[in-house]
Amino acid sequence: MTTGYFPPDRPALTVDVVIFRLREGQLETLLIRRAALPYKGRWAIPGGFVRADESLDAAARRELLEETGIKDVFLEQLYTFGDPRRDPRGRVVTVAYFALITAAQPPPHAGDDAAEARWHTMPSLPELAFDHKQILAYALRRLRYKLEYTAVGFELLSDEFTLAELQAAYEIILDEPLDKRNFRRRLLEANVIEETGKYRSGQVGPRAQLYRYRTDAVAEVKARRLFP
Amino acid sequence: MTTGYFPPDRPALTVDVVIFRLREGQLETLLIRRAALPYKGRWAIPGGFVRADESLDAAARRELLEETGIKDVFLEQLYTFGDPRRDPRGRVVTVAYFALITAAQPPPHAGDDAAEARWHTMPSLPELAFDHKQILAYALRRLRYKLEYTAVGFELLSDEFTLAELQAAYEIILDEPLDKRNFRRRLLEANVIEETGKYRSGQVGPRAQLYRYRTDAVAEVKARRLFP
DNA sequence: TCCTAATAGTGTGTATCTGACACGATTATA
DNA sequence: TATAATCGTGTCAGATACACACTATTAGGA
Repeated sequence: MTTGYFPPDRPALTVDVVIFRLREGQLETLLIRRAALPYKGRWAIPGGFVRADESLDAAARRELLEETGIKDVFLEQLYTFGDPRRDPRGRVVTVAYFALITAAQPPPHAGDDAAEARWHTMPSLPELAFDHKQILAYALRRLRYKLEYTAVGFELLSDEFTLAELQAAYEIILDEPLDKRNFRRRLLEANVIEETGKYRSGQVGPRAQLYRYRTDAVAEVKARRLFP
Repeated sequence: MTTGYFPPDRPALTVDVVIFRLREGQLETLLIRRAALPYKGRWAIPGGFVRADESLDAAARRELLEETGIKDVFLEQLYTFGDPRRDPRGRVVTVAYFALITAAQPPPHAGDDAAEARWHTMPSLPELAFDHKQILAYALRRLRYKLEYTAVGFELLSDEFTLAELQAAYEIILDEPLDKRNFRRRLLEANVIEETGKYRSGQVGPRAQLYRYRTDAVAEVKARRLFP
């Protein structure tokens, strides 16, 4: 384990950040179109090299900021992909992250290395560069998994939301209908949300109560399965 | 996302493999005593540099083989640790793995870079080098977690085992007593083990039926929580 | 050979949790 | 003012989880 010897030929190290959001009833992910070879013109997950003095988390957060202009969002390490042939230019190991953001965020702006940045609707995506198809599939699996066991769904909604909005989010991601009464019961019993006292009106029908996520309840929820 | 520019100063990349086994009613992990600076004389998780042409999994498997002489065991990527100051020599990013092996394996032999290799009983461990305490804590958490949700417990036992042995393994790792009748019922209902028709005798008392893990049932189990 | 002590194996009843299911009240809009 | 959408609410039946104790078997020692 890390002897006195230090290897001269080291792999390059990147972070790639799969960014998800929910918009108009669809799950979307941000992709950039590559401006340079290899895979020039292909869509890819945003990412970039880890700098010498920054942690992996910091690198991921920086990439996210550069690509979308946003910060302070849910960001979690996903998996590290290191197949020796995953990049035709040479050895590049990438630490994949995934981020969840709300739809009410500024539009993405393409960075130097991207010809274009655009939101794509899951799961129908264009061909991706490198092994990014695999990385995205892994991220989606993890998102679904986390949604069932933790309260991560809130990260995709704005601070205040109605139970109908939350249920819709779960249904979109899990891709199955949920019973309204059971959904409400479970979520309220899980004690992770609280009423704000405010209402959302504007749509046809009665006003909907707005809820917010109880930040002090995070740890508690992670322990129990939310939707068995 | 990996532009045409390739950074000159790259972090070194290692894999560290947390190895667990169960022996005499205790959970043990293999540590090596460092022969070189930094942290010379301190205990550390076995690991080493990733070679230019090998995948991360291959590197982890190689390290495991070098340290313990064994192969074909459960091995899974854990997390990648990349704090810029985790190694005093410079930037070293490590991809941590964890492995589960059976107690009936050849003894470890110290590699070039290790003065000594020894099994240590969890959770009382000596001071560790680098951020290895954190890595080990993470590995233990993951082991417990996986045990509750998947059938990974078998990886720590020999091919054929009694239900009492299996229950003991679960109790050691989860660090709580389990009800014998409920344990047996759940495990049999989960359909992940099958009788071998053979018996283990020798101890005082009736002979115990030997079971084996049904490899064709892996996927199925992973889906449902084993011990809710 | 017999006695003792350890271990294997087995079932039930109760409490809790899960899942299916329908309707009246409210409000924006036409 | 009529219409259509949406909010919010409770019960019951079936499934699941948990607590719990005894008999039969065998090794080993008296």
